[in-house]
Amino acid sequence: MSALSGDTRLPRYQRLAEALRQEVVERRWKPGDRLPSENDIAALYGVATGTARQALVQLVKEGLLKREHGRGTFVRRPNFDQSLFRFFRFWAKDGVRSVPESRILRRVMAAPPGHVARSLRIEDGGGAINMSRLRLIDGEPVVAEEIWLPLDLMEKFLDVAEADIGPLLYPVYDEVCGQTVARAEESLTVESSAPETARLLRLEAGAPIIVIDRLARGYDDTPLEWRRSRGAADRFHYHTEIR
Amino acid sequence: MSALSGDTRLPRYQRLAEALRQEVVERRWKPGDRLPSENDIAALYGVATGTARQALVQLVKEGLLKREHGRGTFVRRPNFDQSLFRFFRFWAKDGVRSVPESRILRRVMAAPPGHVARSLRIEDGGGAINMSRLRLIDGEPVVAEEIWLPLDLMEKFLDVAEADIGPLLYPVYDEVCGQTVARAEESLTVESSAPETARLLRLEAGAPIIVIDRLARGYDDTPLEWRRSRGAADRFHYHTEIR
DNA sequence: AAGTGGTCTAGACCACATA
DNA sequence: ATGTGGTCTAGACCACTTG
Repeated sequence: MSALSGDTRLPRYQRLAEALRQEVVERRWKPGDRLPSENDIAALYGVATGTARQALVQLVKEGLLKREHGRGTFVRRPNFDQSLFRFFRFWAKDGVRSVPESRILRRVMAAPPGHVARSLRIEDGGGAINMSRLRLIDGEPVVAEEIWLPLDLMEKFLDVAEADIGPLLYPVYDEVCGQTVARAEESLTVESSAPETARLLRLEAGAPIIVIDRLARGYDDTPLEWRRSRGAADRFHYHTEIR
Repeated sequence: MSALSGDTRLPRYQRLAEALRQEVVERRWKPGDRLPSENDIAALYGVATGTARQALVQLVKEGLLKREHGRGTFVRRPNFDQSLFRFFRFWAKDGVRSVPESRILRRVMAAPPGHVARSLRIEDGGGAINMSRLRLIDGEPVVAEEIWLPLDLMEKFLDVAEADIGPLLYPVYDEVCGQTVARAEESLTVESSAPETARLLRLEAGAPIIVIDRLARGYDDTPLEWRRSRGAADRFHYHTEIR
């Protein structure tokens, strides 16, 4: 039986949640792994099953775990259905969400601009990988992306053959660099398209463009990727419920 | 002791939640009212306190109730901090969110366009109130609004003196028409400004514009207001977290 | 001091998934 | 049949707010 660590003034279920969170952060439990059952966790940490349950439910709410009745509790594989991209109309074709084809236009080592360096916590003089990518559906360009990676964590990504890079980058980061993207922050703004972007996306210059900036982080909050994506605004439609 | 109604195959806490929800929908409990304590509710409906608690927690999660340690459980007053408007930069001035001044340009009875009539569930030939409103900060126009109300529920709104209509409409709907706005759906798109909108907002024609459509509903889901708002896109900035 | 919600226990029984 | 999570009980004690 492990002891619960941390501030003893905190509720047990919160201290237990923190202990379980650490198991994931420190990669002892990986995405897809099954956790011990409620009763086992309760016994292991010396709390009642109801208390263990409360901790598990909280971690589900946070998006770290997933529970399946009769099967068990699992470390959730982050997926990015919540990404603002899902609100581009072309993304969902015939009701089914499709991953667009992707074409890498550039992949080089480079010095990141100041705001990217700050976001990725790159020290002065620290290096980065810069990538330019175009995403297409039925051969038609729909999103242009500019991507920056911190060189120290992602260096091996430079060695990957282009043929081995599919339309999804995060599984590659995971397999090649051992870095799991656990969450991200996104922000959305609108601009009038610059000539170069307009050419890439085959729009007239000045057409409204949605700009989505994303900072992806690991389980321990380490910044792993900075990405700026641009798409035609007339194909964007966001819907939400408020109370 | 009341009996729990509804499908007996459903869990008790869900049937209890539904019963409590009805108390709010049917206006026996109004926003701001305090509910009986956990123990009283448990005794009233013949369940264990833990079960009553589970129902209450669910209703808090849904946004219907609010609990305060040591004080009690209350019917929440809906507020619209989650509105997409909050992502217009001018909305928050010096960190404090301000309600902009508002100027009503038009308020008349009119036949609603088809999509508005459908949203507001107005029958063929049913009437509506149409309003045009401009919202300003420091005398500068920032958002132009087009508003439609169903005549049968909101007729009395036509009689209110313009001086008695402040910058917030929902309290007026509540006091004058007895209709409480409990929630809303919003959707966001982008367009190039038409000449008339550009003139109202003092922009050059064709400048990118954020369009937010909102459908506001009562506790029983009755549509109460349809609203389309337009603001300059260069002042819009949306931020979100994804997992 | 009394009343409220928040935490916690030590179980029982049920519904679901899997071998 | 076994093991999992989901529901439920009947309390106890604690932390917070208010009269």
